[in-house]
Amino acid sequence: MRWSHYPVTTVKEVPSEAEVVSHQLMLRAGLIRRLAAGIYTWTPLGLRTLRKVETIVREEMDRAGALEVLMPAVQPAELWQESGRWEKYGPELLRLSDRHERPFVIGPTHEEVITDFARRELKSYRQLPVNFYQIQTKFRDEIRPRFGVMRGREFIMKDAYSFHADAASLERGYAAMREAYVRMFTRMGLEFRVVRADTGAIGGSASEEFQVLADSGEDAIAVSDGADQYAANVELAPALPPAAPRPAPAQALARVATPGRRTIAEVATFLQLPPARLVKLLLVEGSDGGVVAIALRGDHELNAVKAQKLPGVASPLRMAGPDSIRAATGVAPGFLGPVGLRCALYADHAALALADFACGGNEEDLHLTGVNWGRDLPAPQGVDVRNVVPGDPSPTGEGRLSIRRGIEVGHIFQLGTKYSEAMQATVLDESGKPVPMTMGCYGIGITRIVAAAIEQNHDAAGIVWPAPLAPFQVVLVPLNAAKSARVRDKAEELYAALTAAGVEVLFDDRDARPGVKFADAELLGIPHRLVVAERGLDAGRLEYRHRRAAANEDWPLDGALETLLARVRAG
RNA sequence: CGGGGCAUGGCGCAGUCUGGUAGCGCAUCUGCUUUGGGAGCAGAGGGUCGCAGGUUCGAAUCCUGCUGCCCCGACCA
Repeated sequence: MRWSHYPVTTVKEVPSEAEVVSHQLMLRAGLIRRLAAGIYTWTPLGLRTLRKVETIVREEMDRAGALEVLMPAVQPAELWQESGRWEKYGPELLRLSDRHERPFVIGPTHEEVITDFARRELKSYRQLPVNFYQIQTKFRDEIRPRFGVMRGREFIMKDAYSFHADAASLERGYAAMREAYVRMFTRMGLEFRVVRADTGAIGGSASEEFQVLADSGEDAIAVSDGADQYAANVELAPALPPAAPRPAPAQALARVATPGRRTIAEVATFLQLPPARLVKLLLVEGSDGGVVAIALRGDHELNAVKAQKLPGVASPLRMAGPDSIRAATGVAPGFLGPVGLRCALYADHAALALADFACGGNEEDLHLTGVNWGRDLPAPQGVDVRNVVPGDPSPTGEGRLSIRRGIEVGHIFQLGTKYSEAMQATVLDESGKPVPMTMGCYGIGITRIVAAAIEQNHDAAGIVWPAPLAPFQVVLVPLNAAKSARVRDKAEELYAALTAAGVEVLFDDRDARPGVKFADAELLGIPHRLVVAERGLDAGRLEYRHRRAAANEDWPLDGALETLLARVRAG
């Protein structure tokens, strides 16, 4: 491709709308252009990378035996009413009407359509298992689109759905998909982890996420250094109860005036105790309209996913407002404590393991010290409701956890019969009886992968593409070609030879100064750069540099083409 | 949806408080010079100042309403 006829417009200044580095670089390098909030056009350059991601995904899905289909983006509302999600999905589901006032949706996902397809196509257990997938545009009317294509409203997703005669077959199909996913992300050159995950709104039983590791990731994941490589989303990673039994009380209960000290940090400083010696009390809305109290160690955070699964707690989790807190305890947030509390109370295991702790006194400007469960108040039920923290033991018993940030690029679920039962997607089993098919579903955010790859692979100069995702493999940079026929001829010759060899070359034939060309080549992140200049030609040399390398290499003209081809093939 | 902010050539911004003929940098186009790390000089084009209404002799600027976008919190590939 000749740059002079390729519409790549790079930008020096960071667009003000872009917050994260991948979004900034995608705009600066001209990969995407915004049309509306969370809705983007992919430029010719950006589309090249997007297609590479798609191709790898498609190849690995095909290799795993999945069958590609293409389902409509616009779907009739009846299907969603049948599954019950017309009501449940909420405002994220974009609804519209056709000219006959018939309700439709723009598909945020395709469980309904695929299940409808499957129940029409599949009649016998003999046809199972089967796995259908598509690579297609979805629309989710996100409350807050963010970070460019990382969290767009319209995005491209690979979604796959497998149908099985029984749970054992589902397990095998799930394992095959897991393996295919590992191959895909490995091929893309991304550093990722497979983590256990909450099933969320999709439902079902087992579920794992594929997280690309990046410090800017929205998800926190707990990774064990144990031999079993346990990894889980912090949302669901279990925190084990402390192994040591609770110490015996050593202090007397005392009332301490703590005027104006509301936060854990303020109280800990005032009492000269570490936050881990404090118990904080959080009130959440109960499922019966009242409130439920949860006691946590001062240095721990409440885990919403765990909390909303507790009996009596409203799901989704909602924190109690100041009014209901006052109504339940008679005091404002900041001085709440478990002693003398009248509402339902849970305590996190770690809080329950404390002796002689400090907590709020349920009176304005009052805290208690030397508090002990069982002596000063009845010990409540111990539960796991906190986020794991670095240093916690792995739930498998092997090793310790550290916390890393990740970007969720894939998610696989064992759905079971949730949709097939709701929509009567049955096949006849060996005895001729209709049974609901057992399902799995497997998603990959194609557009998000592009952003995640940049988030993980960039430097001060711009994008540093992993070779399999780069829009071009080689950028060919003649310097001052306008003045030098030698440079021009040599560059043209190399361009023709590389193209003939099947290499994707971006030929920077613009009449621009060297600094501009170098800066643009680095911003675009093309792995291999070959410079043709008078200076080198005089010495019979070409200059090569890999995007990740710190310095140039000087190559003899003779054999330079072969050397470059070898480097390109090596990635 | 709640809270905060912004809206002025393609991009980044000043001008708004204190009303008086719309400006700067980058980008684009032309010419000359320059050519190993985002060049210099000279010139050119491009903006109903988000939309609608109002106040005023006069509105980018003041008032009212609307729309769009961005950022912070509960959701997800």
